[in-house]
Amino acid sequence: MATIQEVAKKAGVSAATVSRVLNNRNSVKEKTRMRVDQAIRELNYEPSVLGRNLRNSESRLLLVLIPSISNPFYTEIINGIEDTAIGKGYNILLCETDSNPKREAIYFNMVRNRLADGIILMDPTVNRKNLHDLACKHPIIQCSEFDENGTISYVTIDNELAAYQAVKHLIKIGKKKVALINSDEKFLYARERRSGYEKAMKEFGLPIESKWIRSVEQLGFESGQQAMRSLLNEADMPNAVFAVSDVLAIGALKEINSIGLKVPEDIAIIGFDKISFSNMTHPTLTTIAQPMYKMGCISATMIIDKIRGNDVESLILDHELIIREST
Amino acid sequence: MATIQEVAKKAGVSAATVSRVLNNRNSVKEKTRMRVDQAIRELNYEPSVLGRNLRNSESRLLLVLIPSISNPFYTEIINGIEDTAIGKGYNILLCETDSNPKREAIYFNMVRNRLADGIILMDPTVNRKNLHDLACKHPIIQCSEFDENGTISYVTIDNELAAYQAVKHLIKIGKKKVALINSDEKFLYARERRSGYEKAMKEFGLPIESKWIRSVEQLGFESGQQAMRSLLNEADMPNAVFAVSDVLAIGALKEINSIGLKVPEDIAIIGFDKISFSNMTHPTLTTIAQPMYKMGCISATMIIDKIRGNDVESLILDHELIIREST
DNA sequence: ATGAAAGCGCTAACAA
DNA sequence: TTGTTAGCGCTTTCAT
Repeated sequence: MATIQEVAKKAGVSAATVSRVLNNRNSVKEKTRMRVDQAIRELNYEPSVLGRNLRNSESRLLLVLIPSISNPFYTEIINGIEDTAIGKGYNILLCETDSNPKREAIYFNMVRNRLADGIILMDPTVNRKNLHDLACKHPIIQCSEFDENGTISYVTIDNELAAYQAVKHLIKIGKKKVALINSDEKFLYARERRSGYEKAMKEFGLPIESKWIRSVEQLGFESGQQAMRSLLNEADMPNAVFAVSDVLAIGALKEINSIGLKVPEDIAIIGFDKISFSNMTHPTLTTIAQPMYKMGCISATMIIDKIRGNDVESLILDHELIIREST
Repeated sequence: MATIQEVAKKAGVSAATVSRVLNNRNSVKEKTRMRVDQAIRELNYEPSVLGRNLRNSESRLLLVLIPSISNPFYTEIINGIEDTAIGKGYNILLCETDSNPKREAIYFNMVRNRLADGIILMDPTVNRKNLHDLACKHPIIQCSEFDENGTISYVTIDNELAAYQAVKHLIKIGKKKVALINSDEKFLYARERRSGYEKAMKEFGLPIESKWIRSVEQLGFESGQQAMRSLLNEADMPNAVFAVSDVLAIGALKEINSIGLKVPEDIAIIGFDKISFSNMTHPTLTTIAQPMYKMGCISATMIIDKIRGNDVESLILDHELIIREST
């Protein structure tokens, strides 16, 4: 790569003038500008982000931290983020953290080092102190997950209400023995959705039985299958399942199908997220739709606003119950 | 963030000595090292990647370019890349390009600017010149896709052979009317798999009928459904389908199920990739397994080798036919 | 309108 | 063993 010096030399001006041309300062004579532009083209010059950042502290790069890329839930959000960010002149770097504080720290430091201008965080809060230390000095917003007691702006949905409505729907179609397949409760959404589940059960005078509640560590189909297998082994089997993620619900569905029970007649099932695969199963899956693309767009808008020094308000978006064949 | 100067001041040494401590140079007295470490901790100091890169031209960051994160095919590869790279002290930045040359160019420039040390490219070759210009001066390797006429090292599988075996398997179970649901032929793998399909058909004296060949633009379930719907509308319907991706095969399967035909009795179907979903469908999907995790590990090893200045050889890995219920 | 010079944070060469 | 100095590529005063 050519440097600004070489361009300057070729154009017969100083580096300062080249810099002015690059940054569209208007104090450059048209003729000089032309010569510089010419030299830039001839040398195929690209300004070094490194040198520029070191001076300016701006990279126009955004970090998006997700626990795992294999969860289809994140893909739509990321599409929203990308479309919006690119439209505003920012680029996206996706960072998979595995919810590992060490890996998270590395990416946090990229912002401290001005390698990136801000972070959209979708991880659960693993290290509050580290997170808030960063948030004090650098732009960060949370998407989907957030820290209940913190001051960091976020965009999310009302998980408790959504879960409540899901379970209520199962009860309304006549199912009284509703099981819950939950995620790891390190996730706020998992705690909130359990709470919604309990609220609905209580409201209809149904008992909250720990024998009908499972918590999984991994968010894969296999986890859903395993959880369901274990539920089916209970002497007193549930006749409905609320799974906090479509992926889990699909695994559960597979397990129910494979032992010959009918969905929804024997066991009804409802998922969460409305991932595209949820419409490919047999029967198709009832689920809660989150406005994922919109969440992504809003996250991007929020973080860029914050980078520009504006205040941003947290937002809670609407969800929707999508009734399909599995209930 | 504290700077190296502040640490030096606090420890009562020069910046150079701090730098030596940071980089584990052994020419530092134990006592001095302790004082410096102490100061680093007290100030919560983190070295600036920016300053370091500018000096060293090393970032220990790897760029992974993929067309789309929503394709589960890439997730296992990325897991392999991450595990290997992190083990060797490198971090990963995921870049979604949409196969858009402009977005690709932005990420290419990050390497030119030394913001990242190298690129693992999974995109199809959209701009050969740009790609080879970059490859001349910077470490890059290709994974899965590669440029047939280029000099860039790659790791992939024998797509033509795999497709040939898939189609042969369909023919062997008595299906003579084999349809092909292919991807956009801008992808090399799509061209190779079509070629394998044709080879198998020819070998068994079967006609290659364009009415049984579909090409989709998007790699979603819906594309598979649409392609299948269109195939089912043919007066002379196929009795087997080879889809070049599990995602497409799953969409096709859904479509066949939904009009009441039986798989595999009426129509057999085989996919490609062995994504985790492919085992959740009803019936489960016969598919070709690629060693995706291994491909990721090898890609990472190759690019790091290349960064270190070593020569690396291209590699073609083995695949495997996984026979399940859909055939 | 333009150039010279300083400095962002860091490391390597050289000196002591 | 440690410090001094120069310089990576860029932008921004301050002069001219």
